Amino acid sequence: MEDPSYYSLGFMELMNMQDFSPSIFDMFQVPPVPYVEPLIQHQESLDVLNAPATPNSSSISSESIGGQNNEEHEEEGHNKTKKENKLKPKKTSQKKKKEREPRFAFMTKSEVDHLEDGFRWRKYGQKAVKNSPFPRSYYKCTSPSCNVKKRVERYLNDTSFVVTTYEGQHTHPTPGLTPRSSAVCHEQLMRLSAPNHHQVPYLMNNYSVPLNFYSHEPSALPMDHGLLHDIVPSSSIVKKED
DNA sequence: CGGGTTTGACCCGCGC
DNA sequence: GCGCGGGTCAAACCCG
Repeated sequence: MEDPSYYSLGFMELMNMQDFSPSIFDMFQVPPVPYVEPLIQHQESLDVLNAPATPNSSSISSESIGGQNNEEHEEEGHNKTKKENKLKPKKTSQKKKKEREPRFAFMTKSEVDHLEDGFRWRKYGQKAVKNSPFPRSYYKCTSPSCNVKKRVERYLNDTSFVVTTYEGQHTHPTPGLTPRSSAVCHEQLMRLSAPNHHQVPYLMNNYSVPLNFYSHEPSALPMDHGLLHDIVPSSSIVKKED
């Protein structure tokens, strides 16, 4: 069932791989998250995992981590009749452009849509994607205090790739790990100058390609080859198509 | 029975 | 203002 392409480099195995460091990003021949930087800024401290509210985080909107809304929101909600409450005026005053949380997208060659990444996710929605026969799935981290979400969809130009977009930061270690091992893993990933989404690379493998989620274009395209070592550096990719 | 998934309705932002 | 598309909610359903 599981797709060997990603399963072969599953999360748990990465845990045991002492040297996945030169891995993925080196193969891209590009910085880990060149396109994400402007949005998420650098938070090289692991502290952000537990204390996301930094002065510099103003531009990255940490509202989710501390509580996406200052109001109810938590599913514990006192919604009596959802039908009625559905009309709740979410936030009428604070119309701010609803800053998005830092996001990180990448694509992975896999037959299965939902890739194991060490975290537990609950699917909360699925929508048909325009111009695509494949639906987009929405997941939330099941950890109570964690507001991380992720979207999973098929890459239009090559449906053998799954596009995974993470939004937010986990406020907890991966359930499948001991705090210690996960911390070690975090540290290694940081040394990779990995994206602040420490959890992301867990499931990135030889078939993974970081995406520029602003344009929904791959930072590095699989092109016809599909293999990463054949991937063109993102720096040479200005526009995928005209 | 509890937790996860499905699915239709609703909300909201954006472009026309 | 309206329609469309993306995102979310939550009841119903499913499954271990």
